[in-house]
Amino acid sequence: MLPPLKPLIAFEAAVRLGSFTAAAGELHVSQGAISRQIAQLEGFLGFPLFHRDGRQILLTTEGERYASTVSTTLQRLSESTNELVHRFEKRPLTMVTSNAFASLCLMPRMTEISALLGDRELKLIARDDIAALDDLEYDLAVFYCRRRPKVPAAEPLFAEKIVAICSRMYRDSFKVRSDDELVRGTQLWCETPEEWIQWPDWLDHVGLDAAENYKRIQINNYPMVIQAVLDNQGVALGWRGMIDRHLAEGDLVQLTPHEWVTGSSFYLLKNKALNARASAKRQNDLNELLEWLRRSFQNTDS
Amino acid sequence: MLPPLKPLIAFEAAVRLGSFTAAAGELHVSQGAISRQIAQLEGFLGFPLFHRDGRQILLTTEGERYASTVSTTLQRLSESTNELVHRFEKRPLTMVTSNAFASLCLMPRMTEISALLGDRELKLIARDDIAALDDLEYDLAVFYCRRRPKVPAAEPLFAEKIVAICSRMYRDSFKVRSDDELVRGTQLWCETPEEWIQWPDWLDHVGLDAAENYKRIQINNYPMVIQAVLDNQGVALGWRGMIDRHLAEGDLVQLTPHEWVTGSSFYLLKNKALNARASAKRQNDLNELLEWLRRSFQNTDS
DNA sequence: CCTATGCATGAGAAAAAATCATGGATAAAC
DNA sequence: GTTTATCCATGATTTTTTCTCATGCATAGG
Repeated sequence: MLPPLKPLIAFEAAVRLGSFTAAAGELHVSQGAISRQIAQLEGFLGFPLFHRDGRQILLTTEGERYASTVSTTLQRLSESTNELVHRFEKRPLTMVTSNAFASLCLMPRMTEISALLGDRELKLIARDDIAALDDLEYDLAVFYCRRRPKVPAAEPLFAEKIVAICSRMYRDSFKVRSDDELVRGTQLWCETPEEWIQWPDWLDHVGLDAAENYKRIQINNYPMVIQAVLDNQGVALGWRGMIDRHLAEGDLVQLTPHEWVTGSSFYLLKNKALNARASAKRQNDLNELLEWLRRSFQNTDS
Repeated sequence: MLPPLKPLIAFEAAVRLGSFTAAAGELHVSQGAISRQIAQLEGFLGFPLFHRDGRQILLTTEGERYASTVSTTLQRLSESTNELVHRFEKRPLTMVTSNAFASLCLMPRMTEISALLGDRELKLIARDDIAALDDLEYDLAVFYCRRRPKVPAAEPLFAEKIVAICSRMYRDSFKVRSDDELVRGTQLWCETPEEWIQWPDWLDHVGLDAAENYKRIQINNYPMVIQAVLDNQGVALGWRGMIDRHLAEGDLVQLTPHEWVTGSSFYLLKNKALNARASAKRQNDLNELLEWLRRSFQNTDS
């Protein structure tokens, strides 16, 4: 037993303003439109809402009752809607990235990101299991993918390029006769549930012998591996893009010229569904973040 | 901050039934219509209400919240509307008539009217001041009008025809030599705030002498005048239509063949505004009452 | 692996709503 | 008391919205 809903808006306005013409003005439609909507509503209800007395309108008894119902209803609906929209609008931009990317790429630049987004809050979720990515929880995600993800809104952020790295001090204190001898120092391995390319794969691909006589330290978390490298614990595989900042600042050095470009990439995954209908402001903030990511990490070659 | 309202109905149904297709079925529209309405609503809100997972839909967190709001709102609106419509629908058919018509024409036939209307209640308001007729209080009115009322929904019920009457017993006990002598018996006059045609007017128009030597009794209410006539108190002016029943039953007799057709009428006033949009059942009841009135009182000539 | 089911979507059809112009009716102003 | 201005109703027409149909894509289940 639902009445036609659009006329309710006209009715509410007409009651509040005491005139069809005024209601028409407020709703930016013609006077005739209001007249017809009210008539439609009355037609459905089966009784007149207004007593038309020539030039003025007056609520009937039933109209009075209904006006209060309608007004309250629309008010509540409006408030609920508004609150929900507002809440969503203010919801932080949520990024899900691998622990490595979060720790090595984002954390050092948090000040920059923060300045970029201004009032907009940012929520960062670091997690290595890409499969656990829930469509509803994130706006953006950055993950290493062996193949291009089927998701249409995925773009490569930077290619996977793997080099051997150690700290400057480690290299300097290491008496070497050749590059390939160097990688026979203490090898830092990253071992996590996800598959990582390991030293043997790398040595094989760049054409170095996979030596036997090395010391090995396993760490289950790539950021900690880097920590260990910085701490002069040995040599490790370095993913370009992840470690560029350390290379640029001279904390870490590339041991050899060898670089394995695997053909895989780190991908930027945009959650289109979640933001397709967001407000312009939110879309804009999101785009700025996207642009910043591209600016900061794309074309990190050579 | 009101959302587009029609999609709310689709949304509520989709949530309740867990499927756009099912909602489409319930609302008798195509599946695509529901899909578009939901999309429109999401577009307005700025966030997705459902999580589309291939073949099934799942409410998002925001969708869940909104669904509860919308459901409650529509429920309340529906109930209020339903209650009001129901109340109006059951409202008694209201007739406003002059005291004379109510007392002399309607009251004696109440059993008949009651049977005619069945469940539908009747409200009868007897009042002589036609100017006090409020558009909102009546469905039908019957009033004597000197001129045809300007109201379009007015039809003549019966013409004003005035004769002289008395009780059979009064006539029989009165030794008369001629008709015009008879009307010189005790004259019963009706004197009310409204203007009534009085004995001198009538005598003048039918061509009888206005005699001086009569006894006069004034009563401020026409039904009471008739009561007095029945009680053998004298002669009175009788309005055809009002007194036909008494004439037919022989309680009263027409004293002389003289009849003054004034050209004025009793009119049936239909409150079109109040019932134009009423339910078919109510309209039907109203029409039956109208028809009954016409059947019973129209063409009451000769 | 194939079929059945469910949602999205482009193009076109159908329906609804708005507009314009006009009329009637009233209140206010001269 | 006539005139003027204001307000609502309404017929005809145009504009806008909405729906439908057909199809595509993705998934679940046999």
